[in-house]
Amino acid sequence: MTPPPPPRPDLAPDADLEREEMETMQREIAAAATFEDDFSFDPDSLSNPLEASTSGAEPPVVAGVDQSFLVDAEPERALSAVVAMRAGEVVERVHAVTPLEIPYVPGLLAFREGGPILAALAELSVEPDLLLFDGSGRIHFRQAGIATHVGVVRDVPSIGVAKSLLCGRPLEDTENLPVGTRVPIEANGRVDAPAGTLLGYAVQTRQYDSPDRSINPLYVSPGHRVGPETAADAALSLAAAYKLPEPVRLADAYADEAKREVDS
DNA sequence: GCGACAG
DNA sequence: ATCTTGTCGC
Repeated sequence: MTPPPPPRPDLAPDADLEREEMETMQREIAAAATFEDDFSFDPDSLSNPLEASTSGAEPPVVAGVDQSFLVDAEPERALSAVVAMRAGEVVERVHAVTPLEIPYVPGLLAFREGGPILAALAELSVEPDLLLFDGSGRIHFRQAGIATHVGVVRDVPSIGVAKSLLCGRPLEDTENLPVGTRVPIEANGRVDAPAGTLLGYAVQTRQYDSPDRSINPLYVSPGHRVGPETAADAALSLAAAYKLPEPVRLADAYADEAKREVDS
């Protein structure tokens, strides 16, 4: 057993850094990250929360994180929402509003939304065992997407769940996949990793019955202390009647709900 | 120079 | 991300 890595507040996203410095920090984040399973809870309890709870250990607390934006505010502000669940039930919801420092730049999302997210996580009273983000983890130019960045800073197991692919190459066609299917996403020339490195999976959590239309897969990747297989398993077992895993789907809805309360 | 590009 | 009604299909 390797000792768990320590929290890294020194690697917190700083929007005042130069672009080059941000990229340098992301390489440090990737180096400090663990892209394999390293957590104490039973991963099976994510799909069998009831059975796990009656068999002794407490089911893990899984928190979904998502943002909405107050565009009319001056300056523009971000609202980060966190929904914590345990055994399929919501146990806590918190959010934080902070001014946005920089615009969205592909590959540097954590420097725009990381601050708001850390502020919201600080409001959480329960200790999350696993964090799910709306965005990439290891599927990133420098293997340091927002899920990896925040996971390393807080040293909490994390997973990136993106609705579109930032970089990397699917090893097979990802059109019209059956539910439960996963297609490996490997590093390509645009990724700062050895060619062929397994970055994550395209995961089909939902699909239409008829061949008419089809739902696009989710792009799931390790954030920190979670391996690619477990990340895909978690996304599948946490998705219920919708494509997105419940924690992120509810965080998405809560972010919009809280936004309307704020700007009204 | 051209193309690609999470939210 | 966000601006937004209706509409196609099960």
